[in-house]
Amino acid sequence: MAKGALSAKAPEERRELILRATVAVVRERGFAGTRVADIAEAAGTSQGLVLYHFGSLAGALDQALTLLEDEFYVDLEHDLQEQKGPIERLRHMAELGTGLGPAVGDWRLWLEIWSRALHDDDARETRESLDRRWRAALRDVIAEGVSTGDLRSTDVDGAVVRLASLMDGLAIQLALEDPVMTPDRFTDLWWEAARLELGMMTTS
Amino acid sequence: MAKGALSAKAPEERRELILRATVAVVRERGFAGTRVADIAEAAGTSQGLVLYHFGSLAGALDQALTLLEDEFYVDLEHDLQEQKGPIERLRHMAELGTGLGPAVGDWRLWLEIWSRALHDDDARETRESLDRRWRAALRDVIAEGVSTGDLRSTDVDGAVVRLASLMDGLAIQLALEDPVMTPDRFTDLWWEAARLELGMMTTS
DNA sequence: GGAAATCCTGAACAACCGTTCAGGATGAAG
DNA sequence: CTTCATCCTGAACGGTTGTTCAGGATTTCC
Repeated sequence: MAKGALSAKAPEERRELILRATVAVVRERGFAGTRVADIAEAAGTSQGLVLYHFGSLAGALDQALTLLEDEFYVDLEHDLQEQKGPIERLRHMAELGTGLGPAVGDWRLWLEIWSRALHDDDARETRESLDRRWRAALRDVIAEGVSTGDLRSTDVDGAVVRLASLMDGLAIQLALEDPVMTPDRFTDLWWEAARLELGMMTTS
Repeated sequence: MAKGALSAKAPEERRELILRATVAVVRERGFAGTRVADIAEAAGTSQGLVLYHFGSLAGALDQALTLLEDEFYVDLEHDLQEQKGPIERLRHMAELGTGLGPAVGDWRLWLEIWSRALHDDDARETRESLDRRWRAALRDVIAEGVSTGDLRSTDVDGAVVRLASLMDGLAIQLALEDPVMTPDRFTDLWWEAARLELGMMTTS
């Protein structure tokens, strides 16, 4: 009972365990600073196993990114569908900065993904599709609000891109802990921008 | 006439040459992908000289970042002071995305700086002070516009942070070449947001 | 013009890291 | 129980990279 320290009873679980460990390491050290040894240690396995399952370090990072993408979107969809009307959903989006969503609000990871996307085509496409889905969700909420008369907009496309981009920009200050930004201020600033864009009445 | 291939006649110029080469390499490969050998090759010198002047690779990167910070700000100030009134200056800011400013509009470098700031305290402070100056310039323009009556705002502080953050967010799409973004659209989107925030009349 | 400080090079060193590999352990199939 | 494919490990290999260093070239200072 010496070798094969951790039984091979559930290779599928083992794969996911390694991917989650990879995400944890990336969160801490960044994509560029993540080593195979770090992943193995965080997952409690050997370096060899990481390479056995994913072929290379780049493979492990790519798979981890894919896992992240799925979870980001699942989290967002799930959270949004809990809200009743368009105003409530919009408000919920404004509160993403407060760390409610388990994965969506992990802004440091977003910065990592952006910089990786600069030099890795796979990461670029992953980010792009993720942003497309995020903007589509925002567009749906706004379109619904316009149709119910709760919101007003003469340029829905423009409003969507502006509000989505504003959230990214605010997220940078939050991730880098700029003194001008706090989670509450993040929410307030974005909510005020949404009011300006979408003709909402005074704060409820 | 064999050794000392490049004469030591101007060590100060040589330092700057190396720093500019460093910036060029970072622009292409990113902070994490920049090697001492790359810098030496780009500068046309030896690896040893890079280390001689800056002590370490990290030292060279830090100094290059400082050089960038200075140039960013000098460029911005210079460009802005060429404009007559607050509206013109604001418009000029909106056009930063079109690549007019020689260094300011280099959005890929911004993404690099942000991700480096996540894991390097020096880079974090450099970015923070740079952002502070950039927001101060924006605030001055808005304050001037409000005082002359060209602009209206009930919340100058909020408008400044929102418009500065929006520019960062739009810059991300531009740097990553997202299909929804072009330099012209960047300008249009930010300009429209400024109009919404600052109560400007119809497009001139 | 000579000595000392500075500038610069190319090679060598040492550490790090991704990947490979031979083989042991485990679970499934027959 | 035997056999075979799969899962897993730990050590070793090879390439890359930051840094050091001895010494040559150049400039500065007297």
